[in-house]
Amino acid sequence: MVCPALTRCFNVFYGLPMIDHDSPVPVYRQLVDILRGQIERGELAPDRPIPSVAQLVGTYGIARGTAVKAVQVLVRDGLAYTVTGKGTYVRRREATSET
Amino acid sequence: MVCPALTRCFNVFYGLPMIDHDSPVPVYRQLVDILRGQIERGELAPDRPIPSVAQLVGTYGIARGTAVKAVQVLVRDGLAYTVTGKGTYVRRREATSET
Amino acid sequence: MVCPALTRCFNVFYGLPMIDHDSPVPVYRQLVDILRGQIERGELAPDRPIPSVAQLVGTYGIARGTAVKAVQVLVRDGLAYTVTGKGTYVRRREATSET
Amino acid sequence: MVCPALTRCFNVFYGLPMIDHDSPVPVYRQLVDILRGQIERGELAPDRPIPSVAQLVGTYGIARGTAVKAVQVLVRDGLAYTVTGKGTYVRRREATSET
DNA sequence: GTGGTCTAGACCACA
DNA sequence: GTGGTCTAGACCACA
Repeated sequence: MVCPALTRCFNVFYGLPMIDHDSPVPVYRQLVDILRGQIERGELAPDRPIPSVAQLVGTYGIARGTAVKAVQVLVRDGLAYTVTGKGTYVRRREATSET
Repeated sequence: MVCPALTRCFNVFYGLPMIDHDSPVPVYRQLVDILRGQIERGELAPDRPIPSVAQLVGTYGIARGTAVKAVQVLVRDGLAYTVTGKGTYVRRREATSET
Repeated sequence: MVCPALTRCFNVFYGLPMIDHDSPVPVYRQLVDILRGQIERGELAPDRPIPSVAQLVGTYGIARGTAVKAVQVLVRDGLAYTVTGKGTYVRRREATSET
Repeated sequence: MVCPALTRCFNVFYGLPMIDHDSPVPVYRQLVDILRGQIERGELAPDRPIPSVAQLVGTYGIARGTAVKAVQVLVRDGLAYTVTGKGTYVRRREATSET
């Protein structure tokens, strides 16, 4: 692959992860949904880092606090875990779903 | 051209605004020059927001202090102004340039 | 006097800085006068923070816009300055007053 | 009782609810603990409003966002509920504790 | 580098 | 009036 920025751009272009500032859905909620989708589809794999707060800010053009809030929701919902000073990672799904 | 995001991406891809960490020119200086260029070419239009410090950190992969320094230089040089709670904006050029 | 909080409370109790909603003087003007008085008497010292807008709202039971207006007047009049991410502070008096 | 402000001041004076900005415990956490204590001791009664965000800001001298965060934690923990445009109230304790 | 908390203030819907 | 979200940036501990 030639260029990660280009790749990301195509993703943007094809409309997958975009923030709509005019939506009634809060921005941090939209970001939670985007990340949750990437985790569920396996684009963000278990025990691999999710984008850092700084990257989310750069990618989606949002305020830092908003990105932090979204990540905290993921952690609170058990989809990710934070390692102090290192980053936030995708939580391994429990094999114990009540299916 | 269909998509501004794509356009911007190609710019990135073709190397226009990139930081060279091996250059003797300090990184914050390089960033100032990039932003000043975007302002002068009108890519960042008067009274429109410039990227936030956090966004610059994510976009260019630089340290926070470096981005802060660059933005401070822009404000000091009268190229941008900050509105608390809103953002940092490109200053309208005075029509009184000594042309 | 043992406790600054107690002291301040007595001031409040004894009616020094109070807003009179029935006065013909606009509320924001009254607030400006209160704050200006506190600054001039040194109760709010140079380079020390003044109460935030939200705090003034809670303390005086006034509308947000009213508190904002009062603070803006103080800043415009050169009695205070705002540092983003830190607070709004009392401006040091120039030693050059036309005494 | 003569004066609510005085009353509150005595509370402050006798050290019950104070915020320690130098504590390693985050300010919003300290505020959660203060309010939780007042609820558990019945000082804030079921279906009665807790102090508004503006009041908390004025009383404790903290930023608005910090007060909002504390209140949201109370709501998330099931100790309070919010009525849009009205305020936040103490939740009636379930009689169904698993004691 | 990382996330977390804090400061300020602006804008919003709802009542 | 109420709480909620958003903007900005500052400072911190940890690695």
